[in-house]
Amino acid sequence: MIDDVSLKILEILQEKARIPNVEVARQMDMAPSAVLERIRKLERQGIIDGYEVRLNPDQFNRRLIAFVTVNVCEQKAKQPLGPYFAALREIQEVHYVSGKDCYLLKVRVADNGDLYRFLQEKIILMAGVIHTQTTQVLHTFKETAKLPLTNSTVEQRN
Amino acid sequence: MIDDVSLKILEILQEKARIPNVEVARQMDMAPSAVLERIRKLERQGIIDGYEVRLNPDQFNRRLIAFVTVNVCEQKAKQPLGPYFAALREIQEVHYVSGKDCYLLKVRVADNGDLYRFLQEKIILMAGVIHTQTTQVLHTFKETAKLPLTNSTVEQRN
DNA sequence: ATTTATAATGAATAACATTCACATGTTCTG
DNA sequence: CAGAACATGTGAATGTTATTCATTATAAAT
Repeated sequence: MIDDVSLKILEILQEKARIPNVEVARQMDMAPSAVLERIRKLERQGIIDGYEVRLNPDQFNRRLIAFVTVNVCEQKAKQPLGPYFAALREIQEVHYVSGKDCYLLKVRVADNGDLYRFLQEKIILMAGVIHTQTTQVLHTFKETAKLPLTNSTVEQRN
Repeated sequence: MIDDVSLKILEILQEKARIPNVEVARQMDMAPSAVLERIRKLERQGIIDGYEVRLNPDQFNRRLIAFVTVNVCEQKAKQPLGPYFAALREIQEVHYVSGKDCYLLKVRVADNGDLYRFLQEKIILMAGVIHTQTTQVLHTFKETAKLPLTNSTVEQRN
Protein backbone atom coordinates (compact mmCIF):
# COMPACT_ATOMS: atom_id res chain seq x y z
CA MET A 1 0.00 0.00 0.00
CA ILE A 2 2.78 2.42 0.88
CA ASP A 3 5.66 2.14 -1.55
CA ASP A 4 9.28 3.04 -1.07
CA VAL A 5 8.96 6.43 -2.71
CA SER A 6 6.23 7.55 -0.33
CA LEU A 7 8.14 6.05 2.53
CA LYS A 8 11.16 8.15 1.71
CA ILE A 9 9.00 11.25 1.51
CA LEU A 10 7.58 10.47 4.93
CA GLU A 11 11.04 9.98 6.34
CA ILE A 12 12.08 13.39 5.10
CA LEU A 13 8.95 14.99 6.54
CA GLN A 14 9.32 13.12 9.79
CA GLU A 15 12.73 14.71 10.15
CA LYS A 16 11.48 18.26 9.54
CA ALA A 17 7.93 18.77 8.39
CA ARG A 18 7.97 22.49 7.66
CA ILE A 19 10.29 22.49 4.67
CA PRO A 20 9.32 23.51 1.16
CA ASN A 21 7.95 20.94 -1.16
CA VAL A 22 10.69 21.75 -3.65
CA GLU A 23 13.25 20.82 -1.05
CA VAL A 24 11.63 17.44 -0.55
CA ALA A 25 11.65 17.02 -4.32
CA ARG A 26 15.33 17.86 -4.47
CA GLN A 27 16.18 15.29 -1.83
CA MET A 28 14.06 12.78 -3.69
CA ASP A 29 15.47 13.69 -7.09
CA MET A 30 11.96 14.06 -8.45
CA ALA A 31 9.78 16.76 -9.96
CA PRO A 32 8.10 18.94 -7.30
CA SER A 33 4.72 18.30 -8.83
CA ALA A 34 5.08 14.57 -8.40
CA VAL A 35 6.08 14.94 -4.78
CA LEU A 36 3.20 17.30 -4.14
CA GLU A 37 0.75 14.86 -5.61
CA ARG A 38 2.06 12.08 -3.43
CA ILE A 39 1.89 14.13 -0.26
CA ARG A 40 -1.68 15.11 -1.09
CA LYS A 41 -2.55 11.50 -1.62
CA LEU A 42 -0.99 10.48 1.68
CA GLU A 43 -3.07 13.14 3.38
CA ARG A 44 -6.24 12.03 1.62
CA GLN A 45 -5.62 8.42 2.57
CA GLY A 46 -5.20 9.32 6.21
CA ILE A 47 -1.65 8.08 6.26
CA ILE A 48 -0.54 11.57 7.12
CA ASP A 49 -2.77 12.78 9.94
CA GLY A 50 -1.42 16.29 10.23
CA TYR A 51 1.54 18.49 10.99
CA GLU A 52 2.53 19.59 14.45
CA VAL A 53 4.89 22.11 15.86
CA ARG A 54 7.05 20.72 18.64
CA LEU A 55 7.29 23.20 21.49
CA ASN A 56 9.79 23.18 24.30
CA PRO A 57 7.83 22.33 27.47
CA ASP A 58 10.37 24.12 29.69
CA GLN A 59 9.44 27.41 28.07
CA PHE A 60 5.78 26.96 28.90
CA ASN A 61 6.04 25.99 32.51
CA ARG A 62 5.53 22.28 31.95
CA ARG A 63 8.75 20.84 33.24
CA LEU A 64 7.24 17.95 35.15
CA ILE A 65 5.81 14.80 33.61
CA ALA A 66 3.81 12.37 35.70
CA PHE A 67 2.05 9.15 34.82
CA VAL A 68 -1.10 8.62 36.82
CA THR A 69 -3.02 5.37 36.98
CA VAL A 70 -6.60 5.96 37.95
CA ASN A 71 -8.77 3.15 39.24
CA VAL A 72 -12.37 3.83 38.51
CA CYS A 73 -15.83 2.47 38.94
CA GLU A 74 -17.69 3.81 35.92
CA GLN A 75 -21.03 2.85 37.49
CA LYS A 76 -20.51 5.45 40.17
CA ALA A 77 -19.35 8.08 37.69
CA LYS A 78 -21.73 10.86 36.69
CA GLN A 79 -20.18 11.13 33.25
CA PRO A 80 -17.92 9.00 31.05
CA LEU A 81 -14.48 9.40 32.53
CA GLY A 82 -12.35 8.86 29.42
CA PRO A 83 -13.66 11.96 27.65
CA TYR A 84 -13.56 13.90 30.89
CA PHE A 85 -9.85 13.19 31.35
CA ALA A 86 -9.22 13.87 27.69
CA ALA A 87 -10.64 17.36 28.04
CA LEU A 88 -8.21 18.38 30.77
CA ARG A 89 -5.46 20.76 29.64
CA GLU A 90 -2.77 19.21 31.78
CA ILE A 91 -3.28 15.78 30.24
CA GLN A 92 -1.50 14.83 27.04
CA GLU A 93 -2.53 11.19 26.93
CA VAL A 94 -5.48 9.17 28.17
CA HIS A 95 -5.37 5.41 27.75
CA TYR A 96 -7.75 2.82 29.03
CA VAL A 97 -5.52 -0.09 29.96
CA SER A 98 -5.67 -3.70 30.97
CA GLY A 99 -5.61 -4.39 34.69
CA LYS A 100 -8.05 -3.27 37.36
CA ASP A 101 -10.49 -0.89 35.64
CA CYS A 102 -7.76 1.50 35.02
CA TYR A 103 -6.95 4.65 33.11
CA LEU A 104 -3.41 5.68 32.49
CA LEU A 105 -2.84 9.42 32.20
CA LYS A 106 0.22 11.26 31.00
CA VAL A 107 0.24 14.58 32.73
CA ARG A 108 2.39 17.66 32.24
CA VAL A 109 2.52 20.32 34.92
CA ALA A 110 4.86 22.99 36.23
CA ASP A 111 5.99 21.43 39.50
CA ASN A 112 5.03 19.29 42.50
CA GLY A 113 2.61 21.85 43.86
CA ASP A 114 0.87 22.03 40.55
CA LEU A 115 0.68 18.26 40.36
CA TYR A 116 -0.80 18.08 43.83
CA ARG A 117 -3.48 20.62 43.06
CA PHE A 118 -4.25 18.97 39.74
CA LEU A 119 -4.79 15.57 41.34
CA GLN A 120 -6.81 16.90 44.25
CA GLU A 121 -9.04 19.21 42.28
CA LYS A 122 -9.47 17.50 38.97
CA ILE A 123 -9.00 13.77 39.49
CA ILE A 124 -9.61 12.58 43.01
CA LEU A 125 -12.76 14.63 43.48
CA MET A 126 -14.44 13.06 40.45
CA ALA A 127 -17.32 10.71 41.16
CA GLY A 128 -16.31 7.25 40.02
CA VAL A 129 -12.62 7.68 40.75
CA ILE A 130 -11.62 5.18 43.40
CA HIS A 131 -7.95 5.82 43.83
CA THR A 132 -4.88 6.93 41.94
CA GLN A 133 -1.23 6.11 41.83
CA THR A 134 1.20 8.68 40.55
CA THR A 135 4.62 8.01 39.12
CA GLN A 136 6.88 10.99 38.62
CA VAL A 137 9.31 11.20 35.76
CA LEU A 138 12.80 12.00 36.96
CA HIS A 139 14.48 11.99 33.58
CA THR A 140 13.33 11.51 30.03
CA PHE A 141 15.67 9.74 27.62
CA LYS A 142 13.38 9.72 24.64
CA GLU A 143 10.02 11.24 23.80
CA THR A 144 8.79 11.16 20.26
CA ALA A 145 5.76 10.37 18.16
CA LYS A 146 7.91 9.15 15.29
CA LEU A 147 7.16 5.75 13.85
CA PRO A 148 9.89 3.55 12.44
CA LEU A 149 9.44 3.55 8.67
CA THR A 150 12.36 1.52 7.45
CA ASN A 151 11.81 -2.18 7.81
CA SER A 152 14.23 -4.02 9.98
CA THR A 153 15.14 -7.59 9.09
CA VAL A 154 12.24 -9.42 10.69
CA GLU A 155 9.43 -6.98 10.28
CA GLN A 156 7.14 -6.33 7.37
CA ARG A 157 4.70 -3.55 6.77
CA ASN A 158 1.49 -5.20 5.73
CA MET B 1 9.07 36.38 27.68
CA ILE B 2 6.45 35.05 25.30
CA ASP B 3 3.88 37.69 24.50
CA ASP B 4 0.32 37.26 23.31
CA VAL B 5 1.18 37.76 19.65
CA SER B 6 3.72 34.93 19.63
CA LEU B 7 1.33 32.83 21.64
CA LYS B 8 -1.34 33.23 19.01
CA ILE B 9 1.13 32.31 16.28
CA LEU B 10 2.04 29.17 18.19
CA GLU B 11 -1.60 28.28 18.62
CA ILE B 12 -2.13 28.51 14.89
CA LEU B 13 0.94 26.41 14.19
CA GLN B 14 0.00 23.90 16.85
CA GLU B 15 -3.25 23.39 15.01
CA LYS B 16 -1.61 22.83 11.63
CA ALA B 17 2.09 23.45 11.25
CA ARG B 18 2.51 23.03 7.51
CA ILE B 19 0.58 26.08 6.36
CA PRO B 20 2.05 29.01 4.48
CA ASN B 21 3.43 31.88 6.43
CA VAL B 22 1.07 34.21 4.62
CA GLU B 23 -1.86 32.23 5.93
CA VAL B 24 -0.62 32.63 9.49
CA ALA B 25 -0.26 36.35 8.79
CA ARG B 26 -3.82 36.53 7.51
CA GLN B 27 -5.19 34.85 10.61
CA MET B 28 -3.11 37.20 12.73
CA ASP B 29 -4.02 40.27 10.69
CA MET B 30 -0.36 41.17 10.39
CA ALA B 31 2.21 41.63 7.67
CA PRO B 32 3.79 38.32 6.56
CA SER B 33 7.25 39.70 7.15
CA ALA B 34 6.49 40.42 10.78
CA VAL B 35 5.11 36.94 11.33
CA LEU B 36 8.11 35.40 9.63
CA GLU B 37 10.47 37.32 11.85
CA ARG B 38 8.63 36.18 14.94
CA ILE B 39 8.63 32.54 13.93
CA ARG B 40 12.36 32.75 13.21
CA LYS B 41 12.92 34.24 16.61
CA LEU B 42 10.89 31.54 18.33
CA GLU B 43 13.00 28.95 16.55
CA ARG B 44 16.24 30.70 17.52
CA GLN B 45 15.14 30.91 21.15
CA GLY B 46 14.40 27.21 21.27
CA ILE B 47 10.76 27.85 22.02
CA ILE B 48 9.90 26.07 18.80
CA ASP B 49 11.88 22.85 18.74
CA GLY B 50 10.84 21.62 15.33
CA TYR B 51 8.04 20.51 13.09
CA GLU B 52 6.73 16.97 12.92
CA VAL B 53 4.45 15.08 10.65
CA ARG B 54 1.84 13.06 12.51
CA LEU B 55 1.46 9.63 10.93
CA ASN B 56 -1.38 7.21 11.45
CA PRO B 57 0.04 4.26 13.39
CA ASP B 58 -2.58 1.90 12.01
CA GLN B 59 -1.16 2.34 8.54
CA PHE B 60 2.31 1.32 9.65
CA ASN B 61 1.50 -1.79 11.54
CA ARG B 62 1.73 -0.20 14.98
CA ARG B 63 -1.77 -0.69 16.29
CA LEU B 64 -0.78 -1.81 19.77
CA ILE B 65 0.52 0.47 22.50
CA ALA B 66 1.99 -0.99 25.65
CA PHE B 67 3.53 0.63 28.69
CA VAL B 68 6.33 -1.42 30.18
CA THR B 69 7.88 -0.77 33.55
CA VAL B 70 11.35 -2.22 33.73
CA ASN B 71 13.04 -2.82 37.06
CA VAL B 72 16.75 -2.67 36.66
CA CYS B 73 19.98 -3.03 38.52
CA GLU B 74 22.34 -0.75 36.64
CA GLN B 75 25.34 -2.28 38.43
CA LYS B 76 24.73 -5.54 36.64
CA ALA B 77 24.17 -3.87 33.29
CA LYS B 78 26.91 -3.95 30.68
CA GLN B 79 25.85 -0.62 29.23
CA PRO B 80 23.72 2.32 30.35
CA LEU B 81 20.15 1.14 29.96
CA GLY B 82 18.40 4.44 29.29
CA PRO B 83 20.25 5.09 26.02
CA TYR B 84 19.89 1.43 25.09
CA PHE B 85 16.12 1.57 25.41
CA ALA B 86 16.03 4.90 23.63
CA ALA B 87 17.73 3.38 20.62
CA LEU B 88 15.06 0.72 20.10
CA ARG B 89 12.74 1.34 17.17
CA GLU B 90 9.64 0.05 18.91
CA ILE B 91 10.02 2.49 21.78
CA GLN B 92 8.61 5.99 21.54
CA GLU B 93 9.28 7.08 25.09
CA VAL B 94 11.82 6.22 27.75
CA HIS B 95 11.41 7.75 31.17
CA TYR B 96 13.34 7.07 34.32
CA VAL B 97 10.74 7.27 37.03
CA SER B 98 10.42 7.40 40.79
CA GLY B 99 9.79 4.08 42.50
CA LYS B 100 11.96 0.95 42.52
CA ASP B 101 14.81 1.64 40.07
CA CYS B 102 12.41 1.77 37.27
CA TYR B 103 12.20 2.72 33.64
CA LEU B 104 8.88 3.34 32.03
CA LEU B 105 8.73 2.58 28.33
CA LYS B 106 6.03 3.45 25.85
CA VAL B 107 6.11 0.81 23.18
CA ARG B 108 4.35 0.58 19.84
CA VAL B 109 4.12 -2.75 18.06
CA ALA B 110 1.89 -4.56 15.59
CA ASP B 111 0.21 -7.09 17.86
CA ASN B 112 0.57 -9.39 20.86
CA GLY B 113 3.02 -11.67 19.13
CA ASP B 114 5.18 -8.75 18.24
CA LEU B 115 5.03 -7.47 21.80
CA TYR B 116 6.02 -10.86 23.16
CA ARG B 117 9.01 -11.14 20.86
CA PHE B 118 10.03 -7.57 21.59
CA LEU B 119 10.02 -8.14 25.33
CA GLN B 120 11.78 -11.48 25.16
CA GLU B 121 14.44 -10.52 22.70
CA LYS B 122 15.16 -6.90 23.43
CA ILE B 123 14.28 -6.25 27.05
CA ILE B 124 14.29 -9.30 29.28
CA LEU B 125 17.53 -10.66 27.89
CA MET B 126 19.44 -7.48 28.72
CA ALA B 127 21.94 -7.73 31.54
CA GLY B 128 20.75 -5.51 34.38
CA VAL B 129 17.08 -5.99 33.69
CA ILE B 130 15.49 -7.66 36.68
CA HIS B 131 11.88 -7.90 35.73
CA THR B 132 9.21 -6.14 33.72
CA GLN B 133 5.55 -5.43 34.00
CA THR B 134 3.57 -4.75 30.88
CA THR B 135 0.32 -2.85 30.66
CA GLN B 136 -1.56 -3.06 27.40
CA VAL B 137 -3.55 -0.19 26.07
CA LEU B 138 -7.08 -1.22 25.18
CA HIS B 139 -8.29 2.15 24.01
CA THR B 140 -6.74 5.56 23.60
CA PHE B 141 -8.90 8.61 24.28
CA LYS B 142 -6.25 11.22 23.75
CA GLU B 143 -2.69 11.24 22.53
CA THR B 144 -1.02 14.51 21.74
CA ALA B 145 2.16 16.46 22.30
CA LYS B 146 0.31 19.75 22.37
CA LEU B 147 0.91 22.07 25.28
CA PRO B 148 -1.82 24.33 26.60
CA LEU B 149 -0.93 27.87 25.58
CA THR B 150 -3.85 29.88 26.77
CA ASN B 151 -3.73 30.57 30.46
CA SER B 152 -6.61 29.30 32.48
CA THR B 153 -7.77 31.33 35.48
CA VAL B 154 -5.34 30.02 38.09
CA GLU B 155 -2.27 29.41 36.04
CA GLN B 156 0.46 31.74 34.92
CA ARG B 157 3.21 31.27 32.43
CA ASN B 158 6.36 32.38 34.15
C1' DA C 1 -1.06 -5.97 -28.91
C1' DT C 2 -4.26 -2.94 -26.88
C1' DT C 3 -6.53 -1.05 -23.12
C1' DT C 4 -6.53 0.93 -18.65
C1' DA C 5 -4.73 2.85 -14.68
C1' DT C 6 -1.12 5.06 -12.28
C1' DA C 7 2.34 8.17 -11.80
C1' DA C 8 6.19 11.01 -13.60
C1' DT C 9 7.77 15.23 -16.26
C1' DG C 10 8.18 20.04 -17.54
C1' DA C 11 6.26 24.48 -18.63
C1' DA C 12 3.31 28.25 -17.24
C1' DT C 13 1.34 31.10 -13.82
C1' DA C 14 -0.31 32.24 -9.39
C1' DA C 15 0.99 32.39 -4.68
C1' DC C 16 4.36 32.80 -1.25
C1' DA C 17 8.89 33.79 1.15
C1' DT C 18 12.26 36.90 2.07
C1' DT C 19 14.74 41.11 2.28
C1' DC C 20 15.04 45.79 3.18
C1' DA C 21 14.17 50.73 3.78
C1' DC C 22 11.43 53.10 6.60
C1' DA C 23 8.00 54.10 10.37
C1' DT C 24 6.33 53.58 15.00
C1' DG C 25 6.48 52.83 19.74
C1' DT C 26 8.84 51.75 24.22
C1' DT C 27 12.42 51.84 27.50
C1' DC C 28 16.46 53.64 29.44
C1' DT C 29 19.42 57.22 30.63
C1' DG C 30 21.72 61.58 31.29
C1' DC D 1 12.18 65.70 29.28
C1' DA D 2 15.05 64.89 25.03
C1' DG D 3 16.92 61.65 22.51
C1' DA D 4 19.57 57.32 21.99
C1' DA D 5 18.99 52.44 21.64
C1' DC D 6 16.15 48.76 20.79
C1' DA D 7 12.36 46.07 19.33
C1' DT D 8 8.90 45.38 16.21
C1' DG D 9 5.71 46.69 12.66
C1' DT D 10 4.60 47.93 7.45
C1' DG D 11 4.74 47.69 2.51
C1' DA D 12 7.21 47.32 -1.80
C1' DA D 13 10.39 44.69 -4.57
C1' DT D 14 12.33 40.47 -5.96
C1' DG D 15 13.41 35.77 -5.95
C1' DT D 16 11.56 31.24 -4.88
C1' DT D 17 7.99 27.95 -4.45
C1' DA D 18 3.32 25.91 -5.09
C1' DT D 19 0.09 24.38 -8.12
C1' DT D 20 -2.12 23.14 -12.31
C1' DC D 21 -2.25 20.76 -16.47
C1' DA D 22 -1.09 18.79 -20.95
C1' DT D 23 1.86 15.24 -22.20
C1' DT D 24 4.59 11.17 -21.73
C1' DA D 25 6.19 6.98 -19.55
C1' DT D 26 5.40 2.58 -17.01
C1' DA D 27 3.10 -1.45 -15.50
C1' DA D 28 -0.58 -4.58 -15.13
C1' DA D 29 -4.72 -6.70 -17.21
C1' DT D 30 -7.41 -8.60 -20.98
